[in-house]
Amino acid sequence: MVTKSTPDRGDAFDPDCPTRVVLDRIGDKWTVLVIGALQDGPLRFSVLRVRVGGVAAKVLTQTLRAMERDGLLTRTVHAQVPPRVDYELTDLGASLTGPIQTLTDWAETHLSQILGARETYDAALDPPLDAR
Amino acid sequence: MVTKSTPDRGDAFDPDCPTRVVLDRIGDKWTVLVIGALQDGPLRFSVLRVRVGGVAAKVLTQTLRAMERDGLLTRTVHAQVPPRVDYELTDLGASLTGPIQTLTDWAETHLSQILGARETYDAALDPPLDAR
DNA sequence: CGGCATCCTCTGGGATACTG
DNA sequence: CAGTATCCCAGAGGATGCCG
Repeated sequence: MVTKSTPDRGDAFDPDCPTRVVLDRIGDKWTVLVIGALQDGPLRFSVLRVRVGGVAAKVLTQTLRAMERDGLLTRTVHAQVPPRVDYELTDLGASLTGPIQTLTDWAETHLSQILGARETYDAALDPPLDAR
Repeated sequence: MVTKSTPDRGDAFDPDCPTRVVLDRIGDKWTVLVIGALQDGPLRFSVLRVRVGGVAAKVLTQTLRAMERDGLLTRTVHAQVPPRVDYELTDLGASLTGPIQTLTDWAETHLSQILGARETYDAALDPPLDAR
């Protein structure tokens, strides 16, 4: 391994930092959605695609591969005439639902404050000249 | 306002969705770092810049503006000869430290599993031909 | 010192078409 | 049906330079 730089107080300029690793994953557009879709059990690719919303197949594949690589879900290929691939959360993946839920709860609870703040902020800028 | 589409079960194809709003914010490269840096009290721009790590001034400004707009922090300009601008978390911003901490804790706890999964996954692909 | 303007690069996300 | 290969675009992130 390369020389581990200063882990500091646990922050994230360093891609090796745990925070960074997780943040990169949940920061992307689809991972959280996929976890949500798989919470109730395994789903095959096509069903997942619909459940998640209009994701391009390529992008969904990318997302699933990354999650599989990180051990968040398993990919099971069934040797059938029409190929069938099932995706299922691992225990690790399922354990992420907790923290995500915490975040979601915060989001729902404070959304009005955020949107309110935006309106106030924007209102102070939109009419920069007079009209006040 | 535009017609509010189906809020569904609280998910995020819709930019209006609370989850999306928050996820977009914490997903970006610096917001979480800024919150961490400001946890112990207000800091002026230049100090913040150093604390956070090698962020480009432009990018830090962008991040701070977005956070200010969302009501996560306040921006105070002191009318001095050498300009001095202080940034401080609002109660709303401070309340985000909780959920973030939850995520950070999860990250630190499960990092080894993730990295282990990656090694296993990559090892199965790197030598695609023989050598096994 | 803080921050805006400009320019540039890199990559996440996506549409399309083709293969096993 | 699942996945790959191409091509493409927009935007985040960043380097540099100038201004109040």
